[in-house]
Amino acid sequence: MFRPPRGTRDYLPWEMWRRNWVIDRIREVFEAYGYEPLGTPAFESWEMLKLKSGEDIIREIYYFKDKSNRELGLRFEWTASLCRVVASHRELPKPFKRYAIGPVWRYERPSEKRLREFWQADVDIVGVADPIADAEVISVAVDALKRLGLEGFKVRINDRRILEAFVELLELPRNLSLDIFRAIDKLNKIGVDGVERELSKLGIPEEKRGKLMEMIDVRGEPEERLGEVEEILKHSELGLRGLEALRGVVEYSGRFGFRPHLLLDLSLARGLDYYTGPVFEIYLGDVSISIAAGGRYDELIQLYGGDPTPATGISLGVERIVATLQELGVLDDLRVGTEVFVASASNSVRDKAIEIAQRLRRAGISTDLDLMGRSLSKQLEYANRRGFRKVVIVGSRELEQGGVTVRDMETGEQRFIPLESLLDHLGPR
RNA sequence: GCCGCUGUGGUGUAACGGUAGCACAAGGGCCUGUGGAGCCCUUGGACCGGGUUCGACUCCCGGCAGCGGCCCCA
Repeated sequence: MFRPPRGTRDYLPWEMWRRNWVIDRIREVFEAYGYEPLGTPAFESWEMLKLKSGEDIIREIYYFKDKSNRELGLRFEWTASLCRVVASHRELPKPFKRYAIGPVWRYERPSEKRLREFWQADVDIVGVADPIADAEVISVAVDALKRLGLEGFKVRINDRRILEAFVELLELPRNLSLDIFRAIDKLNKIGVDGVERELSKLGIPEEKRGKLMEMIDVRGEPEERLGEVEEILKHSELGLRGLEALRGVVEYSGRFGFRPHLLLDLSLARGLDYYTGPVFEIYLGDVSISIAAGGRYDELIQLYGGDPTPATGISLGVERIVATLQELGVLDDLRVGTEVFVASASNSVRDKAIEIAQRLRRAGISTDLDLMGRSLSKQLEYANRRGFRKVVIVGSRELEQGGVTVRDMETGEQRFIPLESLLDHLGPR
């Protein structure tokens, strides 16, 4: 028997209905905020994909050659393709707000919360340097999660420039800053001692390690904590700019309405190399697994050959969100699946059953009918197991009176319905 | 990519170096005009390849896949 390749999986209908429901809600929120869909290919040129990435990411890109020996790779997130499009379509009005929802691929070790093929739902704003854009993309993500019925999540924020300022102030080697950031980023996962160990592996002397740990160990209500940070950063222009951006995000968060979810965390770094300003990450409970993350990348579009253009964005991890919703039971009562089942009481009325099913279908009512020639009790058993809410029983007795029996599968209640009012009775969804 | 643990019908499991059993699911019957229960029948299995052995699902090796850790990340 064949199995899906490593790190991929099948989604059977019961799960796919729920998944699609989640994706539809996310898309609704994206569109409610005025983001527009943009379509880009699943595979891009290898050159383009690796342009902005460090070694670690490049290693995780699915790479292949086509029959003409072109070097290609599967997209591992949405940002590269967006930058390519923006760089080559200067006519796009600014701000350019686009969304994209679909699979991305990463060659890494799979586990339950990490697949090699997974969906990202991504929004980005291109052309706005002000933190209002960062605040808005956070707000979209927050509202999408709320729309799905999630509540107790937190949005951790930081600014890359603050971390860079720390490196600067402590006179740590600049070429190590990404490695240092990654080490810092693990604080929540491996603790202070763990991070210190990582830093010492990088050759950071003990005294500086201690100072750095102190600097990044700021976590909590943004308003309260930002003051403390200013004191540390007062001699760093870069750091102060980061601080100002964060202040902006915090301020706008009140207006956008996600202030209660906001948490300043100076140990948040995010792995991706290209962030230049605010970075953010949304998680729920388990701190090591984020369900959404993003940040500002003001230098990326020019890297792809476009005009220098500020940009910021956020990605939601669809599988992780679905898994979370399932764990919380949010999806249990979801009404999904086909609405109506048309059952035939006998073979002689089958043609009539087809006719009725077609009428319902053309009226937009999702309708199934018996294709197996089963007995009525088998049809009802089937309809019950499949979760149909209404069964239309077509039988010669009712047809003689010009109608059918409609059975409510939840209550068991049955009513005779004249054919001409069947559509009204079942109604559109 | 590295290290560790695991791999029995579709799913969940049992026993055993010598005939692979159970439950659920699926299809059917009891029941050709009424579902959720019950009883009965049917279909269907040792991840793959090699080795040890009279004999391997069982032991050994390799691959593949899953899980956990590292790395990285939604």
